Amino acid sequence: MVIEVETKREVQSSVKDESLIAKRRIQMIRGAVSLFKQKGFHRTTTREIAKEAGFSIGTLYEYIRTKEDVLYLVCDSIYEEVQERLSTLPAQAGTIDGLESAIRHYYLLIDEMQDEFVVMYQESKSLPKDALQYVLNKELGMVAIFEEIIENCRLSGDLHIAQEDVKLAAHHVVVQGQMWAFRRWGLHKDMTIDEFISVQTRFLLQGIQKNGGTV
Amino acid sequence: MVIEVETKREVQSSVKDESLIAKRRIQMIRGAVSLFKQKGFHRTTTREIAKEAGFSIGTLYEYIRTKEDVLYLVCDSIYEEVQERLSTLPAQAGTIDGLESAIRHYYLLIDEMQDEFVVMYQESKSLPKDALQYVLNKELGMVAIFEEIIENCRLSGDLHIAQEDVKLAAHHVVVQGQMWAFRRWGLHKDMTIDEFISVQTRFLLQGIQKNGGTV
Amino acid sequence: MVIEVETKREVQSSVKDESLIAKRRIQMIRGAVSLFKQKGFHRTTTREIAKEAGFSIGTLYEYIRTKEDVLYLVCDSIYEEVQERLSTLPAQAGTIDGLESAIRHYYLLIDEMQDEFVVMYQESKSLPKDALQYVLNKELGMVAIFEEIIENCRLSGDLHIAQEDVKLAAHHVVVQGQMWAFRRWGLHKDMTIDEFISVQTRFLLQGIQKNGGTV
Amino acid sequence: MVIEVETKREVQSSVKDESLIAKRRIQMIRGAVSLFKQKGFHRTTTREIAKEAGFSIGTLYEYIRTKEDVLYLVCDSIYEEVQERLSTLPAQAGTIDGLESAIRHYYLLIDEMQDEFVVMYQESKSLPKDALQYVLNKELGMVAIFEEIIENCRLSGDLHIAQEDVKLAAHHVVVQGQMWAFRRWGLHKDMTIDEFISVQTRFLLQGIQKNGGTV
DNA sequence: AATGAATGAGTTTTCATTCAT
DNA sequence: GATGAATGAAAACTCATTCAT
Repeated sequence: MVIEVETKREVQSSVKDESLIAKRRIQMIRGAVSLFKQKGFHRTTTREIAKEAGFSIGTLYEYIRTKEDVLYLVCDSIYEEVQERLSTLPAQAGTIDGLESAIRHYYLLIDEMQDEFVVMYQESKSLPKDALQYVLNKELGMVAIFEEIIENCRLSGDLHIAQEDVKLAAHHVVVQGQMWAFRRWGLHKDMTIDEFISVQTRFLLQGIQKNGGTV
Repeated sequence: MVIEVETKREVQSSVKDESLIAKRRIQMIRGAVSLFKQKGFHRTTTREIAKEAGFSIGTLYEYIRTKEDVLYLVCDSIYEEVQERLSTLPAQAGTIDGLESAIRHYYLLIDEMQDEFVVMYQESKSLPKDALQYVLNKELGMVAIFEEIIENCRLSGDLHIAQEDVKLAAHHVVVQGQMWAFRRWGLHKDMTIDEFISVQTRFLLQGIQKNGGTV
Repeated sequence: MVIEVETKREVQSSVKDESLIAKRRIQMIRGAVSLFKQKGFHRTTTREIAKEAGFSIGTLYEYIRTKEDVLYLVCDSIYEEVQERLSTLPAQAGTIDGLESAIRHYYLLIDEMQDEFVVMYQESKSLPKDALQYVLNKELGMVAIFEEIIENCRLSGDLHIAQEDVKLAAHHVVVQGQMWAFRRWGLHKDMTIDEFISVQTRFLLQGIQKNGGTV
Repeated sequence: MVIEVETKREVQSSVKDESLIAKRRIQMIRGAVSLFKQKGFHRTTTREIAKEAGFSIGTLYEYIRTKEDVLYLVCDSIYEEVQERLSTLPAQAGTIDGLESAIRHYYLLIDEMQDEFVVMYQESKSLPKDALQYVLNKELGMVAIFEEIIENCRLSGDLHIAQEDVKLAAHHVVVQGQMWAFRRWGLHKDMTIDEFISVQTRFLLQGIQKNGGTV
């Protein structure tokens, strides 16, 4: 299954040197995430972003065109990193072990990038229409990854699940991951990420199983 | 189990007549929800809120002190309504049927109040510290309701679940409900609220069951 | 002949009291003309306009929406005044005396409102498309006034002029008037407005006469 | 009559090679005229000028010191060209034919260089004091050319005109020329440049004639 | 109680100019 | 001589909040 993603939105820059653009944008994104985390997108000023990134306001605007571009770059870079890191998964296609491993990797990733995830989910609504669409597509891409893995388990017979429940199960996995990022205030005092992973996996695998036997 | 809620924040008003305050605030909240839904808290101006509510900007400020007060009133009124409506549940304490009924009621409620829920979750981060705390406590109150129901099922023996998993299960219920409000773009085209309720309930009850037997 | 002018462009104001709008706009226009005169439209800031008008920047923007609105109001008010003052002319239709009187009034008016005229002609190019169109139409309206007067003289037989030259003659009158405003640096040291009027009138009346006799 | 022109303003350049300076400035002026024509001086950025000229912003500033220098160079080059082209006129001094020929040449020139003329008249007000003075002097130089021609006709007896009207007549010629450039929107649909020249000449020669007889 | 005009701090964005390479 | 990245002062415009009526 090929995960097709909308054509990438280009953020215009008046600087030509591509490697410089990449470097400056990394600075910019790092600074922006840190600020958005603290105060949210709207309460953060472009001047603050520039300062945090280590250059002047004028320079900031050499690399973007609007403040919303910064938000887009932040969201995009997060998905980029997530997808890159998930793509290295050993694709033990069609086995429960493979599914468990994917979930584990995904949740560990979220745990590491909690701030980024929270920022992205909280603020992406402020993106302009087209950018928002692009980001939602990336999100669907995430769901699709798990959809595929689960579907393979179903086909291989490792997992007893109705075909029509596969999509929901995939959403389930993704949303539970978000829950870990979003509900730290409610969850982290009661369990570690490892406990969370193990309980979630158990929940999922049991919950998922099609009611076939004696249960 | 006692659900302890932070002392309610009072929103100051320079008007004395309490029933007038109540009336104006209802107008205000209705208008604000509708606007926040469309444009978010930050993109909505106080002038717009006043207009939508049907009075002047001057009058608006007779009933609140800051724009954030409006957001607080919105969030508070949503929880108020949710709790009021959940409190009417027949408390078939300790039975699976009671749990299922509670979940059903909760999810139907969310389906009805989708916009309000989304607004609240998206914007509550913009509340000032103390108001945010109050709202988070309300949220914990929601979780506690389900925690209590599940715990009762556990105690009655209707549900095989480890005690340490009860809290997570309660979070689970609440978060899955939010998922329905938040992920319309990904879910509603694939299922109805009734299907969602039934699948979620099955997932939950199976997932929850302590691994005891043959499964 | 009816001089039809494009529908007036409305400048939006968030203030409701019409008489207050009128009053504030007069202050604003007065201040703006004085500043545009000194530094031109682009070099004048909105803050300066507000200050010169005697109120704050915020108040300025209660009465306009963009800086260009100020320029439009300036241009519009000038034409308004010119047309009002020209409309009081005794309409000695069809006589040379009537034409001379009209020219005299027009040129005296320009002499009085030199600054306004210069501002208008120098800056109107900065108006947005539709506003520019409206102003150009007003200008054509000015030309049309003289076109009508001259045509009447032609019809009455008081003036020997080819029909096809009437329009040019009218432009001529108007442009010569502008010349007085624009070329002060070249003209005012050499003649008074009265001398200018008398010479221009003579020029025009002689130049205009259809080549009929011995000249 | 000697036409005295203010000392030419030097525009500083950090480049030494004079022929290179000349070449770059031609590129620059060509680009700038084209841009000023479309958007005016203030709405044109130095970056755009550099780009249109075919080199980088850094290079632009090797050949000028401020943006206003560009405007000055533009205005100066226009007058330079006009004067050069008028200087080739056969100086049939003192004859009506010579005057007519000069007018014809001048108006044809304006017709050809309409854009340049409009730019110059619209934007020269943005020049710094001293540069503006220099340009106004150039303009007076233009007037002086016609003043001299007319005066010669007067002296030769070919033209009956009061001495004190000579200067105004010269302004007249120049201003009518500007009218052709400025009022295209009002004039060009009604006549060709040839018709314009012929009517203007007739107007002028008749209007100019001193009131000697019965007329 | 209700109104809405007034305020000005604060925000995004632009752009002439410089200077290290 | 040429380049273009960096700078930051300055500009237009917004909007929460106040207060006289």
